[in-house]
Amino acid sequence: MTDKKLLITQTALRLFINKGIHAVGINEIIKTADVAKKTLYHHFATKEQLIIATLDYRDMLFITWMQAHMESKETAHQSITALFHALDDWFNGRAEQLGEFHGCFFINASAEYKQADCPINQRCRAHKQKVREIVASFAKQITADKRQIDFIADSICILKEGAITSALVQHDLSAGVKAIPLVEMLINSVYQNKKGNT
Amino acid sequence: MTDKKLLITQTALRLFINKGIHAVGINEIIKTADVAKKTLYHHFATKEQLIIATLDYRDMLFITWMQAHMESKETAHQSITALFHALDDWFNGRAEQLGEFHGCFFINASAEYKQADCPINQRCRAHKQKVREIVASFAKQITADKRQIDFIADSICILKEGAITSALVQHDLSAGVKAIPLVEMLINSVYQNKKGNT
DNA sequence: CCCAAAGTAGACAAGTCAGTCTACCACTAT
DNA sequence: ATAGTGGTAGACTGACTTGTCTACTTTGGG
Repeated sequence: MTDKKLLITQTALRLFINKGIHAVGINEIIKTADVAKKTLYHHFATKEQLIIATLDYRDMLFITWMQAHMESKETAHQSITALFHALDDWFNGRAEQLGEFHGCFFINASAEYKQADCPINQRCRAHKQKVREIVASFAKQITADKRQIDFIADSICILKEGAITSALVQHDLSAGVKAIPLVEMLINSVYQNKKGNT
Repeated sequence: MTDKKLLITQTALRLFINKGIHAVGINEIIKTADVAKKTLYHHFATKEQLIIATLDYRDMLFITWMQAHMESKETAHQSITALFHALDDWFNGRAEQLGEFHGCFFINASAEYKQADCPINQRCRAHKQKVREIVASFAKQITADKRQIDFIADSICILKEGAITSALVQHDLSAGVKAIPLVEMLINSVYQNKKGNT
């Protein structure tokens, strides 16, 4: 990745996040990044290819950020709770790596590109699958029951998407911490279930 | 509302839902609705006014649908659970009034129009506020504690948005029913809290 | 009956869109 | 030294964007 290619990707990502994808044109991107149009088209064949590059870049940023906040906790329970404290940081502008909060880039991209066979939509789906797998890896430390692991992963993903969406649409910046009591109930219920089965 | 005005609103709404707002032009709308361009601009001064009309129309449809599925249940608990069964119907194409599922129109519109002072964004926020108030009206039948009412309303909204978003992005059409165990835990915890306080 | 409102088709203006291309410059590795 | 790569500015194409306008027809209520 050349300096210019990275600069274009980062600039496009920031503009897409701030204004939406359709709302940002190639001319605005090159003007903001202060590069020639030929340079952009030297690195990216089409606008769609650039969008995909921004999705891949954001995926890398987000997954790194998420793992950094969940790892090295004493228990898996704490790791999962930490995710929602991290969301709270993000919503309230305390997540430097992710920048200002304008909703989840992948949810927003899915809203603009809905066709299931569209590569943009597929990247969004793949990102959410990655997130789910990280949550599931912590769930495995809580229970060995596969159905319970799926239950935790699905539930946490629903709570995470719900908090992000509420923060975006309702402008409820405390949605991250509001989800935590539900997370606690969920994890406790899985522990209760283990006790009942032994 | 004239026949033509309604026809244009319904056609625009369907196209916006299927393809996204920015992705649909005026020319496509008038061609699909089979009306003259002058007719559209006779009823709507700008595209933005038309978008707002589709948001208002969808708000009316959704709130009516939601209330129809929640009312006339034996308990408020059942009404709230019924909301998530209704979501399951919607995701899986069994909600005629709402049409094919392409995510929540208000979430998607917020993703495309993020400026807080933009009238489109404000309508989306107002719609979610309406939904929250309906949930809160049922929560009031469960507890008199205002903090618990807020807790139920906020939690149910997070679960609802999370289920809708998971269904859209991850293509998880069972997200509605997956949220139900969390709903049950939530309501039960409020009942437990009442017992403890009496 | 008659007038105003609502409708028709479609040309048109002014701007923006993605993407191509020319002509030129700077650097670097063989 | 020279070929290849990556860079510059910006003109240009052709299609599409919202919105206006002319000229005409239909329709329904006082």
